[in-house]
Amino acid sequence: MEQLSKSEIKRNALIKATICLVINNGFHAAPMSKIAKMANVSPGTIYLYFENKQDLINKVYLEIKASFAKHAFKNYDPSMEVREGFENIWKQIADFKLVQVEEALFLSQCDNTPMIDEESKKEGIKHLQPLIDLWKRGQEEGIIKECCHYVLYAYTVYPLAFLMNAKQNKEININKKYIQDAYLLAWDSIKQSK
Amino acid sequence: MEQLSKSEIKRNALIKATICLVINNGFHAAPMSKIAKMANVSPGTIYLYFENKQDLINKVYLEIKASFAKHAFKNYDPSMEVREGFENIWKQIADFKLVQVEEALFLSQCDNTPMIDEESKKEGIKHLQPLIDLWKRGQEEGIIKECCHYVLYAYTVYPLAFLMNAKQNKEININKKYIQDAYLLAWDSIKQSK
Amino acid sequence: MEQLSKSEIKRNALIKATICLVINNGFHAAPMSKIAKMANVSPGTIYLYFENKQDLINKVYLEIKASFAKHAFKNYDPSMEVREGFENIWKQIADFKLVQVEEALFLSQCDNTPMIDEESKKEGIKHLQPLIDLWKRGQEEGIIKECCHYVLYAYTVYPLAFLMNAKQNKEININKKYIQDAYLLAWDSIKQSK
Amino acid sequence: MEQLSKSEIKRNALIKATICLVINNGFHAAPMSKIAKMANVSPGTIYLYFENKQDLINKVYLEIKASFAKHAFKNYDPSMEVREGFENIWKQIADFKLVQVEEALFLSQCDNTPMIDEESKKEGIKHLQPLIDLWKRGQEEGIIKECCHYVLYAYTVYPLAFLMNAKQNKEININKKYIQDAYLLAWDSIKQSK
DNA sequence: CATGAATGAGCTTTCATTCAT
DNA sequence: CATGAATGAAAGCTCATTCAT
Repeated sequence: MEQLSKSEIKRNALIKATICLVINNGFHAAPMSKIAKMANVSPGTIYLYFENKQDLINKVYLEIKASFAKHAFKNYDPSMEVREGFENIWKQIADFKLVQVEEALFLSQCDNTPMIDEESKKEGIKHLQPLIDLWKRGQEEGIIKECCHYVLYAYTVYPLAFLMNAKQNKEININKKYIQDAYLLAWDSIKQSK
Repeated sequence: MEQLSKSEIKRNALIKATICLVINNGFHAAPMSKIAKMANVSPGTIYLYFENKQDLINKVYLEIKASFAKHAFKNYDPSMEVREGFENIWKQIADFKLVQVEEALFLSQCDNTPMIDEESKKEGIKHLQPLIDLWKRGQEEGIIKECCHYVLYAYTVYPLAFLMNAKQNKEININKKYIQDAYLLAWDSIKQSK
Repeated sequence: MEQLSKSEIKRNALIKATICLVINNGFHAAPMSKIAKMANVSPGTIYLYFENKQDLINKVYLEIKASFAKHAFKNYDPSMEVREGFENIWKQIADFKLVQVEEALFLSQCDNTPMIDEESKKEGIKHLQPLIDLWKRGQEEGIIKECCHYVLYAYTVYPLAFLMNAKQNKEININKKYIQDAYLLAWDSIKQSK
Repeated sequence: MEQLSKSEIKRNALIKATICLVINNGFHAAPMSKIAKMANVSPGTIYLYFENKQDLINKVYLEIKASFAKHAFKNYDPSMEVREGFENIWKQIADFKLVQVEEALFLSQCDNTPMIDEESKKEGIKHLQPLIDLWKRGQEEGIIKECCHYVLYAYTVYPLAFLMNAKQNKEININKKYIQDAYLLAWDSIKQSK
């Protein structure tokens, strides 16, 4: 297990606090002073780790995106068949959103809001390259519909954000079967019908 | 054409300004003073039409939702067949999101953010009842998958928000064929496979 | 009974509303808009009767002072003996403070606060001349202590404001005997002891 | 002499500024910005020491009340005889009102106005307990009239506020003899006549 | 590295006053 | 006379950021 320095502990606490406050109150009600307090740190200390509030938010976003991608492709191997690979990745993504709830909610807010720099958003998208490559392969093999990857993403990964929000609001309850059902919709939407 | 009173004109200008500033800068960077300026109105005047900032945001949200629903079901008739009815509604929704871009972006921000009161959100959801009824009918007829309507919504309507965001960022270009393709994914995802 | 014109009715309603709001909330929480609403009048209308808020407050003060003086000397006759005259005036003043509670509370606030123009305050004091004359006579006759009338006022009339405040706060209950007791303290304090 | 920390100096400056502005302009014309400026402090700084304007006013009131009581009973000893004790306390109170003019004027405004929380007012009254105890003793010994202590206060301490206001407005001039005369009125009013 | 008191620009909101009707 | 929508200056208060310690 990796040993965290005091600095890293503080930095992580700040990130955790930022996520927590933003998802519960929104960016506009997540002042630096509260973030500091929740992280058991002085307001001034934040500025030792981040340039300013915007930088803090951007960094949190990028680190979650990285962690998200890591999780998504943990079990994936480019040698897998397209359908198998897709299911593998999709279920890892679903798992991330169900386990790392707060992080996922944070991403959802960032992705539908102008709170993140355009540049950081672009940076964040890069992490998904393996999935895009997989889709390209699937299209070449005639297995996946000939749509741009924005459409493919919109109909497979993006819906999970909606379900996660609904779960958070106690409107639905998600179990294994639910996930499997949702997976089938995702696959049915993008697979090439004969 | 309906005649608008001076009051209505001002109120509409305020709503328009709110939408514009929120979608471009986010809630946290849409101060009342800017909203007033953009609506060519004094800051104090806002408070003749809305109780406070939260009330303003809630009201804007609810009015857009209502207008959204009106557009969605404009051509729909419950006597239509399920597939036809669904295509009809879905394409009207897509149309709304492409034509009323700002309104749609505003809704997207509201729905993924804690900036709207829980109560107002609940109120806003009611408008979709005809679509939910249609799905129920489709499920009874064995045409649509047996998923809860949250899933159906997540895979048919919600993806449009993602595409609309991408279009706004000039990442994709949406034309008639694009819409038709997207529609097919939506339908394929929820239709009962034989 | 005198017939009031519509104008006089409105003006009176405004004065009544001003008194009511100021004594309950204080000058700082008695906005013109509330005064107007309570008087069933438009905010703009206030400015037909009074120059501005300061003028309104000054006028209310002066009118209450005049009404106060009228009441105080209603039964007084300069031909009365000093002690009898004093008791007569003092009890009328006490009566005013107990019956015209709101007006009395308003005066108390004005007299201990810089909310009234210096000029209006001076104007208001003039009304008490008969009492001062009585005191002077009492001093010449050796019945009343040789103090300036500020002291005499401070120990006879001013204490009533304190008792009235206490009564208003339900800290004490004032009946006939209470008044008689208080009168005795007033008289004992200023009467020349042999 | 006690050493004040920087914080205490600032806090005191704020209290001093509040008193000064309120007694000269009234609560309604003592904005936080002016208070800050007069205390040589930034507006935001006030909120490091006080929750809000109401809290500031309440705290100022309570601290003056405490200082007032300390002064009033500085030389008093419960073993004193009733008359001696009363004179002692009364003269200390008079001294406070003549020396700590601003503080006394502030109290006078607070006590005749709804600008202080009911709770803080109650808190402030407690400080006078020794005087009330003294009166009770005096009544048991048949030296002081059998009135409730509100009446006793109204005729002994409360009149000083009136005289102090008059002095402030240059209407009277107060010297030692004046105080002695006033004291006699106070005592004559409450002492039991044989 | 870390603190946290202090800042002051800027926020939301109020309110005395005006003026077209 | 009377209205009340509209104003905009100014109120109370917040918060990202700095800097002496």
